[in-house]
Amino acid sequence: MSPEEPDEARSTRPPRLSRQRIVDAGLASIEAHGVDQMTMRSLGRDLGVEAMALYRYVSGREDLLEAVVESLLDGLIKRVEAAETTSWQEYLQHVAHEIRHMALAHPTAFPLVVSRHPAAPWLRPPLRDIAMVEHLLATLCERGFSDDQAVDTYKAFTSFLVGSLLLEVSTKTENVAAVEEPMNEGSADIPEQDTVEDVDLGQAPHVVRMRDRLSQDHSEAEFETGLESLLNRIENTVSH
Amino acid sequence: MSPEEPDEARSTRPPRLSRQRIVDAGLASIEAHGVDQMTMRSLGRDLGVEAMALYRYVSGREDLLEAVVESLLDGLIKRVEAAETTSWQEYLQHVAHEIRHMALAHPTAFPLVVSRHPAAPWLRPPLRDIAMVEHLLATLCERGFSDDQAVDTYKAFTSFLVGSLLLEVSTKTENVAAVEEPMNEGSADIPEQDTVEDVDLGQAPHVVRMRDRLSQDHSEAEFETGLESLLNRIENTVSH
DNA sequence: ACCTGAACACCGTTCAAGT
DNA sequence: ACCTGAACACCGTTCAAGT
Repeated sequence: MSPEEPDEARSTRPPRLSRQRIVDAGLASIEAHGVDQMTMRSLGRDLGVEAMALYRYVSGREDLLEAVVESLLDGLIKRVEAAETTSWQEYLQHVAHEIRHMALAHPTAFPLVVSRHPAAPWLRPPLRDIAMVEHLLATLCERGFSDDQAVDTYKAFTSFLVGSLLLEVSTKTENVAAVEEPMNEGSADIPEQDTVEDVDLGQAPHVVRMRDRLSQDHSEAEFETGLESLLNRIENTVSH
Repeated sequence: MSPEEPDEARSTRPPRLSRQRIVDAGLASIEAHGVDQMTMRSLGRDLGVEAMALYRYVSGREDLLEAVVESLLDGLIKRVEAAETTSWQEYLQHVAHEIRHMALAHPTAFPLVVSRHPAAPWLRPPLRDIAMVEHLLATLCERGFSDDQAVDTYKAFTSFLVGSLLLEVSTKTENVAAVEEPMNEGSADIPEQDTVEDVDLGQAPHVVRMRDRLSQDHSEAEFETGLESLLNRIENTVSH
């Protein structure tokens, strides 16, 4: 915190614009207020600059969102390599946990990783960059997978990750950009109904009885169980 | 096609506005040009009316999108009941196939079913309305599931559907609203590179070798395999 | 070199006014 | 009752102009 620092750490007037700073601010804004609220103009405001200045570093809003998605996958390969896993099971488990960690750290941005079209049609979210796919396929082949088995595993693995994690983060964000309830212009003698809770629930005794259970969060255990089941299934096809 | 018809089937000037007609036109527009292009103003144009007229029938764009999602699940319960399945395996299989059919019929709209926040936090896409969840839980309990087992099955089943179908329709839409490639202002002596194909691919020998395999579509078989595996897994926990 | 001001072509939405 | 015109407060994006 020496005053000699080129006002790098000053919060009043940030140092200078750069693609990295814009992407970081974009991600922060998304997590704070939701994707829709992350606007070129609001992002400019966050960075103490007019919106038009951003176009020196990103070619548009779409490019920025793409860069945010890429930044979420940044460093994944390095961390996976550092783990030095010895079996393919251990390898896939490590990748799965890394991705889950990322998703939980950025629950609002994670759906972008899934829903934005990857660069090539054969890339599957959330493992949607070539380097990561290469690493995964190479590792599986090293461990004795045939090409077909490696590709099938890539597809099943990505489907599992998307299904588990998208629904898990969905319960965790719930509504980052709060939605106002619009008044329904119905007759005034019907009393307010807070949400769905009282509306259809009379016709749904099982839902009522299991509502607590439905709300309970066992997502970690479910993730682990599903992952093990997937690995077992792969194991059976690979040693048939 | 008798001229006595109250110009119901005329294409030149459609009969009258109604919520149903708006929702149908909205879905059609989404499938034709993508969600972003489905704008209140363009939808008015499609219906031969000013955008402001729509607000008599939908409270806003969000309400319209919500109604489109609901319309996609319409009739699902009735069709499932009509099938009169005898085992819970057959039941879940039938539901799964119905949902897959819907997803493939509306590949551009299906991501909305997944990504929009359901009415209650314990509802999980794509089985996101109470009546459907009630039906599923009731059926499983009839077949001998405990409450816990029914809820666990609901969660695993929805995760499976989301993961499989979201990635399947993703490969099938690819870019409904075509994205223009922005010129990169780099030096002119570097020749054009069509897409990712040539960029990083030098460093990715496994990807190159398996590229055809990665592009091949076996989604139906993968869906069936994954579904059977899931049912087996449930079967094991239910008869432990 | 880096940022700004002004402008353009869009949005969603409200509301008084028309028929 | 049903739709329209005009208006408001926003967007993303371009481009000449400032420093």
